[in-house]
Amino acid sequence: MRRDIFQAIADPTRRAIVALIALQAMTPNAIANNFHTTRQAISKHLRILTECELVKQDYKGREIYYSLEIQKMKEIDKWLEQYRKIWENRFNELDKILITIKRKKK
Amino acid sequence: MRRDIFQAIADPTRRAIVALIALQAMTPNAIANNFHTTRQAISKHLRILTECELVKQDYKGREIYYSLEIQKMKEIDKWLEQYRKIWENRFNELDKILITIKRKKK
DNA sequence: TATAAGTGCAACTATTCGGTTTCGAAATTT
DNA sequence: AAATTTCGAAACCGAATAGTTGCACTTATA
Repeated sequence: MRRDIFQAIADPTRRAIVALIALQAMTPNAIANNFHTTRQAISKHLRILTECELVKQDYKGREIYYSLEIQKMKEIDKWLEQYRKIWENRFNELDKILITIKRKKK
Repeated sequence: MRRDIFQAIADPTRRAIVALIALQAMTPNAIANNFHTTRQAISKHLRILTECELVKQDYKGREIYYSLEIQKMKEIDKWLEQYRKIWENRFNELDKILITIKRKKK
């Protein structure tokens, strides 16, 4: 069973769940109320998100509150870092060209 | 056919392809040489990457060079932005606590 | 204590996905 | 012109996935 964060966020429903619980913890029922699907389907998504540690559970009596493990999101940011360098370089090169054009106009 | 960038980078082989062609354009054969799979399988991945515009094609005779559309990567960065704000806030709050502890020590 | 509410888990189904094999088209080389 | 190279597309297969339904467990409430 392959469970990594990239696979977890590939599903649009899971991205919506992540956005929903980013700021406040929610129970599966409360989350499911925001979607046109069953609670069990949401439960499955929550399981996947929990398995890759993107989401954590807090037991309160018979309710389970799910909340985002924001630290895990940094992994995506870390992966993106290598590409950020590339697009920033391209931007700088474009910048140089624009400066050269400006100079020529003077 | 659902083709978005998040689904595109969900597959580890596709992430590897992206990393491979990030700095230099490559042909399908050249790319496939880096993996333990057939050229056709790589070709399928390239098709998915092309369909979601993460990769572009340049025809040179009978060869097709694939290269990364670095601009598209910014979409992930943009999506990540809302969460970056959250983890930076958490960090700042931690910072405040640390400063408070330091003051008490004095 | 009996009932209701909140939840996870297993079984099942339809669909999607990653991969291989086979084929044909287009460009290059001999 | 014939053979070779580079490549995409279609057909097919096994595995994974998202969803539904049904059920059992735990906790709260009447």
